[in-house]
Amino acid sequence: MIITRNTVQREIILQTVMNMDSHPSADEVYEKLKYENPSISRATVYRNLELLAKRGKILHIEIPKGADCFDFNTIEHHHMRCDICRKVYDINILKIPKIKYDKIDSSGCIINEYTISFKGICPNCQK
Amino acid sequence: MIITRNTVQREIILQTVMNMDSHPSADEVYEKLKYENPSISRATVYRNLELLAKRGKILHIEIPKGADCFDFNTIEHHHMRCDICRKVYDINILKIPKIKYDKIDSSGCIINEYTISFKGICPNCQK
DNA sequence: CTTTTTGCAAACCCTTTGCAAGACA
DNA sequence: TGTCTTGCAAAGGGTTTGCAAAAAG
Repeated sequence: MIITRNTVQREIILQTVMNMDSHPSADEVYEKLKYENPSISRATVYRNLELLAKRGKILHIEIPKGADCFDFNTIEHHHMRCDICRKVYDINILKIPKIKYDKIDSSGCIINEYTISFKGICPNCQK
Repeated sequence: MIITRNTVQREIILQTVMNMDSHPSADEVYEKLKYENPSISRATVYRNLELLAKRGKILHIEIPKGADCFDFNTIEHHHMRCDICRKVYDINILKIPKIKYDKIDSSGCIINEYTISFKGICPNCQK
């Protein structure tokens, strides 16, 4: 069990994510909060987003070849990255069946998890 | 239709991938061929691997938060990245059902493709 | 002779790190 | 007080880019 302290910065970072519409990257969170809180450093933002995600307060979304982003909506859902503007969007594909696999693959690998990433074109960039 | 020329470098890069066991990253391909071909530059390797993948000669495997890698085996199969040594392994999970989705999601996004990435621990690192 | 490709080095993006100073419990 | 956490700046990994020179067709 890891003991963590409550810091002002941590709370501000969480609140900032909660108040951002979509799927901000760590840098976007930093850019947003630094106006009100110019003394918070980028490293602190990265560290705390990671920690908040580990605690389940927010979702950490891995973006292939792009900046990872974070989501206050922790209900499992899927994301698409626009190939043009590179932004991340929620998509509404429903009930993707869980992939079934043996925990130990016949290659000898232990498989712990998987992620699915969609790519496409967002409504804006279709115009 | 893109017109491409045949270059010595391109052929050497392809042959190098063909002769490497597993799933070399661009850098690993570069490191390997530079002994025999010290004049080929890293940028040329990156550019050509990309191009060869676009042409379907090799597979480009996207690795979340790691160096992408390439595979001479162009038959569709799945990969796992070891959380410890970070190497990429083929896994033998069979027949993952294709995810069904509408080309146009109800969010308005056009969905073009998706990738699935597995994570776990490789046989070596289990010891 | 035109256009693609190369090699080089620098730039780039995103993220992590070491460390001393500061804050929390 | 002990140890977590911060801010800073620098380093890191992987990849792309601009450009002039070289090669392909």
